[in-house]
Amino acid sequence: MKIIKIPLPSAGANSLALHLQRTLHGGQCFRWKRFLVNSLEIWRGIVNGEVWWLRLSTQTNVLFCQIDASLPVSAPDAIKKIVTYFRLETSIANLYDKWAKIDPNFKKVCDVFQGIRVLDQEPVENTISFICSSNNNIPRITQMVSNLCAEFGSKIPISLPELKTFFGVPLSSFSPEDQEELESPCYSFPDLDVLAKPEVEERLRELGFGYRAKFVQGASKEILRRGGREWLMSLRAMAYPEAHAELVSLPGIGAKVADCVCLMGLGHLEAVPVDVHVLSIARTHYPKALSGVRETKGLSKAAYQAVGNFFRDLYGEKAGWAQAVLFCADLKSLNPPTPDGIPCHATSEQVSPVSLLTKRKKKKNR
DNA sequence: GGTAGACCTGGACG
DNA sequence: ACGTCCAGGTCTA
Repeated sequence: MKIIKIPLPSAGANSLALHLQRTLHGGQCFRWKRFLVNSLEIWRGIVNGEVWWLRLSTQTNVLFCQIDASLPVSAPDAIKKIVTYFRLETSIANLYDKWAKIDPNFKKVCDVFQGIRVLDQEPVENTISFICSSNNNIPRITQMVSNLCAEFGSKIPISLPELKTFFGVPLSSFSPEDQEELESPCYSFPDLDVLAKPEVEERLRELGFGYRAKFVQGASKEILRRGGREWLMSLRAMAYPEAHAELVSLPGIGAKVADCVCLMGLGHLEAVPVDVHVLSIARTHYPKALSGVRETKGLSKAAYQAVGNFFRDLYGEKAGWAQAVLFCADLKSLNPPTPDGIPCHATSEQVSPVSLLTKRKKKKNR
């Protein structure tokens, strides 16, 4: 068992270079679990077939990673992977400063929503996961992805004797539920050739995927036909609009999911996923974004493109990252009324940061 | 080319 | 208790 240290890039005084909850539980990915023990926050994630353990010290601005010494993973390799995954070579301070100067609305929320990073994810997992995200909520997506992996992934070998302690905390200190979770096996994300099999659809329906079952199987099959993971990886080298066009031609992938994959799975940081929340943010605080676009109830294709182009024009090459910060301000799950852990925003403020950008609740009257 | 409805499911809300 | 609404949408007519 080794614990390695990864110093984070400076984020300036009183600023965070990384906020794990906002980044890992903000709807970007669905394979991380947070454990709270002895008022310590420990994260476990399954990334590219490996189990990662993380702990963040905001005091020292260091990210600790515990790795299984029985695995053939060297510390430099592990560091490299983590730096890539969290894009730690990108200075969040520079980005936030730039966006805050450009945009008064961003300035309002950036202090309260520090440390949000766009992850660099594996494209197959990212694509399939976001096909599951359509018309869905984060807890259920998380459950579905977990079921998908347990059913069609492979068990990741973990030497249990090695894992008796987590950053020095013994297993017995965890809650009974957490202990059970910790002792149950972890599964890798399934391969495309497994998901592409025709019988997968029916099984996924049994697992509660609903109408997305057909899309998961169908998209896997189609990706495979085009060259599999290698083909998906090739979209990274493509220009963003072309990569987006390729993705939307897959079953179950529309403009929004394609932008999620472009942003988080393909490194196209100018991709701006536009949903009803972003549309509402645009309508309320960036009226120019929709000038010249006829107002409709839903999100028309014209409105979708107008909003995306507006934010790209406003923020520049990493517009998707800036937008992720704004979106976080709107995510209730990260800004709970009664936080069970570390609050994401100042608790005693009269005006919640959430209300800075969007109305708390929209009443639907019929 | 653009717009309503349907679509699986489970938790929240009245 | 139960119907209704909603969740970071997509597909089809």
